[in-house]
Amino acid sequence: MTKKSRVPAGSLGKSDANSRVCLRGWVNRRRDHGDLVFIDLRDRSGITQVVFDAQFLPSPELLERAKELRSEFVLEVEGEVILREKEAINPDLKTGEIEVRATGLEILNRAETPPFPIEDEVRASEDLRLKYRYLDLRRPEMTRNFILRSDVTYRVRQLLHAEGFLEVETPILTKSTPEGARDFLVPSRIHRGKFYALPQSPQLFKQLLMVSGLERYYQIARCFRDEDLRADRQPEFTQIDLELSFPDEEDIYELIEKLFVAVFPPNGIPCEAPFRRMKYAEAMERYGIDRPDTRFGLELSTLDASASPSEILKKAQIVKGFAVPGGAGFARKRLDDLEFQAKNLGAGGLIWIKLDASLPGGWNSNAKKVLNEETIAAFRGKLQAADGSLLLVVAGKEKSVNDTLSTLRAQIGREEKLIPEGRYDFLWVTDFPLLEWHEDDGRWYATHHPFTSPKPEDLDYLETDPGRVRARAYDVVLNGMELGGGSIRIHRQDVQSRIFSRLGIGPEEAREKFGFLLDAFRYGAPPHGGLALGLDRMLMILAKAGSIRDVIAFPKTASGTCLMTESPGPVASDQLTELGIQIRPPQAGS
RNA sequence: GGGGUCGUAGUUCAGUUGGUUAGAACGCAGGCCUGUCACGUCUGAGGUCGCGGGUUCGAGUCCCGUCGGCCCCGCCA
Repeated sequence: MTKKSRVPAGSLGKSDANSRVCLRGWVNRRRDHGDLVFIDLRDRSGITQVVFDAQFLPSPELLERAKELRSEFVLEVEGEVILREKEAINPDLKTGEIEVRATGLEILNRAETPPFPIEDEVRASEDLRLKYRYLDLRRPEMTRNFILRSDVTYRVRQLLHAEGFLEVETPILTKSTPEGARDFLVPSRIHRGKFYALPQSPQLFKQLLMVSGLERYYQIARCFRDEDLRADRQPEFTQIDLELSFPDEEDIYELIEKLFVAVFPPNGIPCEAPFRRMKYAEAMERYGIDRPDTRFGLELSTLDASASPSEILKKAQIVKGFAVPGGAGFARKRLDDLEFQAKNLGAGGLIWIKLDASLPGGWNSNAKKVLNEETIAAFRGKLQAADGSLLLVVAGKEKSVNDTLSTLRAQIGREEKLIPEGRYDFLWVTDFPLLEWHEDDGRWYATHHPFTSPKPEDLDYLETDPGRVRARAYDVVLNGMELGGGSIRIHRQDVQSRIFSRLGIGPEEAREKFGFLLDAFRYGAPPHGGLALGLDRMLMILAKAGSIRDVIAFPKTASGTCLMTESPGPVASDQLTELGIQIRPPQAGS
């Protein structure tokens, strides 16, 4: 018996009329009219209506079998494609002009009633969807996300291959490194008491591949970070990771812009190169964040509070704010909520000022004591605020002021629907500081990572004024989301050692943790640099998904578990014994 | 670690001031139906109100604890 060749259900149309076809797929829905039974048959490509019509069936037994069909049964249907009568055409269905009149039916597998209906309009809660993920992925909108994901990685590989990049795999079992995120550890059986770490990124390996002379490397690389999750963060995620030898920043910008142009427009999102550029300092001043959403206004300004009657305001490290046009009409409850949030975000407080000509004095505020006419005038002038505006002002340390205002700005932008639909602002953020000071443990940390090259002209501030050293680092930002980042790396052993020492990593520790890298740099390391893109976040935007989970086939919950496999799970005690591991009960008070 | 929110039938939800037998829609099972496409129609089954404790004559409802989902802060070079 020869195998019948199968046709994708979603591909059928008028031009297939009168042809005999074989379909294989799932029962999406059944409509039983007695001697007439309709089945919507679904496969990856789409849906086609199959009709079992007593008038046309070769045997009555076939109708009996059609009546047995239930949701999600797996079928093979043979039949003839026929044009539907004009009145019977379904304009909502891609294949709605035709139907398949069945002449043969084989039930390949029966199915229990699924715990939730397989349809686009999600009615099931997310935990149920995650538990039965294989059913969730049957829903066409989810299937579509993975078709998209595959399309994107295909285009990326195609472009990078054409640009002379080699796809190279790097180890998943590797070495724990200081700095950065918490590592996932894997105990070694052979070397009792020692651990591998899963890579936070292939950073060091790709640099070593440059020393190897591969010149252009890329990888669609899984990365692991043992930190708490968010709507756009998973403990394992995928980066498009790349590195090249002898580049400058412009080479990287050009390459990534080319890559985005190859990926976004074919998937319906406009993307024009070259992208706008903004220096880190400007982004922080105008938006209070290093990944500004430039699709809407509400820009921040530093304000002059020198005329304030309040010492607190006058002595604050910085006073910044922004104006919400029309915001003078905000309800008191909403202002209280904003104030509550500001405090939760680490601000000492939030000053709101309503500019309303009909009020006595023309304004009102929750902080009249610290304000006077002169201060209001200064704020208002700087923010160019018209009557009817709401001013939101925060004073304090620069970091908390910026954190608070940038979050409030994003929130109000969303709530007031100031973000234009269909707009996509690609942006390079450049000139990051190389180092940042951490108050809690009183030391400098690498803003990007410890292998980022300082700007040569700033190198000598490294010892005298470390905060002033700028890095040859860049981020690519889309609509306020960091899609990726990278840098030109250090390729000289002496500069790398100076950075380590600035970070408080002494020669001994540097040798222990990164000896292989420092050794490699002694044998002719080319200048090199690269970038990594968050593939999942890119797909989130391309798929217009609300969560990173919708573009990852088998994601974890917010608490890092998998509801389908129930991982993480316990292991047998002899597995632990073999590894020399003993589980301690949680200590009281620890 | 902290804040917010949700948890009631297979699913999505409603459930008043604490009060009789916890409801609806969809789904499911059986019957009828030849042009449906969210088919229609008749009948029926289906509940550990997340879990544990407490208050009370009486708890889905109030209190305490706990578990789980989601969002945010911290964290994520």
